[in-house]
Amino acid sequence: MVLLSNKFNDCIRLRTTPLTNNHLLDSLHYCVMSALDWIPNEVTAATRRRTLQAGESLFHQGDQTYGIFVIEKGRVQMIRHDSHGRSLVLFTAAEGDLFAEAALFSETYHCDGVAVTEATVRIYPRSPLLSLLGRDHAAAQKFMALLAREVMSLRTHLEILNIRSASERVLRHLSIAAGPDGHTIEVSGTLKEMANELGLAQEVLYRTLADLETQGLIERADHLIKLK
Amino acid sequence: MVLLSNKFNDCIRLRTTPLTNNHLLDSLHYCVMSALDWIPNEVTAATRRRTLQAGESLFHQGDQTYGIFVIEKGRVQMIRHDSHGRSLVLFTAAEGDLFAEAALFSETYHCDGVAVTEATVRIYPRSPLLSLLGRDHAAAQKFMALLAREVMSLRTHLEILNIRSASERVLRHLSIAAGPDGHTIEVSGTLKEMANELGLAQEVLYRTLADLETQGLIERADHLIKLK
DNA sequence: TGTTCCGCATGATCCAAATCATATGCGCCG
DNA sequence: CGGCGCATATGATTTGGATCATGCGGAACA
Repeated sequence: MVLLSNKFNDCIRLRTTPLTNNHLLDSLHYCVMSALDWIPNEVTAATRRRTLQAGESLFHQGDQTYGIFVIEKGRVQMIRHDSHGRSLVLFTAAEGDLFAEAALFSETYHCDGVAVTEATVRIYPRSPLLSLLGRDHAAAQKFMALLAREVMSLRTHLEILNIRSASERVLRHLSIAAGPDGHTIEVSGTLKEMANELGLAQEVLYRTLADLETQGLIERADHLIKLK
Repeated sequence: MVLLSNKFNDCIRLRTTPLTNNHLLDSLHYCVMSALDWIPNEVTAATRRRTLQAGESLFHQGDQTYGIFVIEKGRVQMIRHDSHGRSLVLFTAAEGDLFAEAALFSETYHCDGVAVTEATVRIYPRSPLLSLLGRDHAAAQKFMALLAREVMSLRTHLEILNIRSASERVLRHLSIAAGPDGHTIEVSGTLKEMANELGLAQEVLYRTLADLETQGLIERADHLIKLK
């Protein structure tokens, strides 16, 4: 809950700070690049849009699965609660991300979906999507490939979290997050968020980046990091 | 099966290597329960079997993807190497597990597959499987569901690794790994491996389990742990 | 223009997990 | 039989990341 209030503050900030590319594209009436762009029109027509306040729930653990989501604006988290009310963030989805896609093959949601900022999501209702996947081979193929990529990316994330040393963890993350040139990373969002993704306290990330720079292993400029 | 395992383990003592239920079933000419049992015969016919020595590689990072695997015996790991030769275990597959399934939609393997014990795997060659998934809706559905489950289970794993406290991490793992009765866990393999999965040093796991037992939160007997 | 909030940054301290060391019991094998 | 390897276990010590505290600078806003 402490976390939530922080994120809420994040959101206030987000709306007033310079917008990302996706935001910009959106405001220019392009579509948000999304993971489901290949879905044919007759199914897209069945989708709805929903706007959420920061902190509002999209679904709760145990709810009947009614659909999966593409985030059009804002950020939405998967949160699981334990018996003592403590909560744990499983995943944070940002713009263009597919959300709760694995629930498509489950009768119920296995965690809560909660907006951390004011957010807009596109809802792909379950049965039209399932029926599409059941008749359209190409669509099914795409969806499988998407799930497979998800699996690999989750494995990579696991790999990073298994690294003890902060500096090694950061370096590994950087080399994975590097752009096509292999050594330039554009930091989207705040370092705080990056620290969260890496399972590190923000202070540790700041320090580690500073250390790496004095060691000459990286170079930093604004929101760019260069590996060497 | 869980209930029977104790008896079986006792018998197994007489054999040279510890066997699991699946081994036993296999030796009784049942099939190994596997994630791909629903694959129709004409595709199963295209599969091959391969036996690996402990330490032998099934594939290397960068190799052309030639198929995916079901472990019939032994354990196989996905391992990724960094630039300094340090290696990291991404995943350990045990009997009946599907292995490298995500690679089906990738041109190359993204990590090494290495047997940690002597192992037998069934190889499902890539193209027959892909073509099956491209024409058989039911098969595609099953495979998608399987990938979706994988995604959820990986998320759960991530969730566990994000827990700082060793005791909370262990408790969460136990409550997730609990059998259908909700509070009995059968420890397959060694505690050392379990520690590895949990991202803990083995000593810490031993200590934590001992602590939890003295606190009366769990009970232990041989290879069973009971939550309370 | 001052106030506030927040991201970024760094110093000081604490603590829990890693690590090192050591012991025991068991199965395997020469 | 005796020695070796390994899982299990526990004590002692170290260490690195978490946490607390504080400061700086920029952006939003009144």
